[in-house]
Amino acid sequence: MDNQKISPETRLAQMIAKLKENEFRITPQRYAVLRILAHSEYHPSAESIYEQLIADYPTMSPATVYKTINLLKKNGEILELEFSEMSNRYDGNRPYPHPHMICTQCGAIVDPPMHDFEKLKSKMMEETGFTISSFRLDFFGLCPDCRKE
Amino acid sequence: MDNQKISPETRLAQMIAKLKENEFRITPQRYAVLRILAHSEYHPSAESIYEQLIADYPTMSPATVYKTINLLKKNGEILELEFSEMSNRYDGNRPYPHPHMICTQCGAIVDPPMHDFEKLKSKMMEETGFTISSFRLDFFGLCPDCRKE
DNA sequence: TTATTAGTTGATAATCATTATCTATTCACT
DNA sequence: AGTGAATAGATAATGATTATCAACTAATAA
Ligand SMILES: [Mn+2]
Ligand SMILES: [Mn+2]
Ligand SMILES: [Zn+2]
Ligand SMILES: [Zn+2]
Repeated sequence: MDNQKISPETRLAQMIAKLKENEFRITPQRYAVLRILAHSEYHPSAESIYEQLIADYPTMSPATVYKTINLLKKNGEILELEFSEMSNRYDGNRPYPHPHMICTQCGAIVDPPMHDFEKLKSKMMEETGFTISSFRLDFFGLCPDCRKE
Repeated sequence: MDNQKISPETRLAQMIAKLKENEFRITPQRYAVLRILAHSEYHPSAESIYEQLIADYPTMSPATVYKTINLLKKNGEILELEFSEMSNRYDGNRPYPHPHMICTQCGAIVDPPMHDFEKLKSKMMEETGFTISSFRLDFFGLCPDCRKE
């Protein structure tokens, strides 16, 4: 329903607007992290963001990347995919729960077309008595590239 | 389809049989961990298992609990629910992927009735080109108890 | 039975992603 | 320019899990 792709520039503007709205400063470091997130399709880790930035921002520290990610979390502008065996991954483009396809070989994470989970959620709520506020759905397997080998 | 509850005793016997089949020893420590897992409905953490055992087995160490869990993982007899913000949780009764309801207040994790995900999986495979071998589906919300407050 | 060998336990140290702490720097506003 | 709050970055701390290794146990052989 809301799964149409918006441009990285638009998304970047959205994130900046939200931070400004809540009176956070858009520092060069934050801007750089936000730009990476808005342009990423592959759900980067904090370390991956740091590595992309260290060339252009020699003083950038991992702590700042983590802090910016946490700021975006507090402002509802990023979706965190938690993992315990590997680093967490982030989606700055779709900061709401949605399914993911995760390649167990190369670690790629992509967004499949969003399907309707409302029916499933309602059924679960009825049958368990839970109030559902969020969900996490990951499919694990091999991406087309890794499949070839 | 295979979601009918079997007795803890039967489940315990199954796990023991699998380990013996693969020529692992059933030590008192392993037996104790398996028994807890077979009798648990609440998806315990490693620490929780350890705490339940330390009274009866004063020499039990957390390392042994972790080792037994990993042994069960290698033998396909336990499902690990990974978390990064809290300890991993384990289901020794249903060691195959299935959805979970997770209470964000008290940490309870329960198994809802299993629904058919084959259709959903097929659709995802067609549309993304992935080969899906596994999935993870968590619903987050408030359990009936926490809801009352 | 005793010896041999491999498997297992449990204490301890190591790992590693993430967070906390603290100081220097930058920014917003006077 | 001056003042106070926000931020950056270096560094230490955290905590669940894993690695290491010596002591113990069990299975088998001599
Ligand atoms: Mn995504
Ligand atoms: Mn379960
Ligand atoms: Zn792949
Ligand atoms: Zn609860």
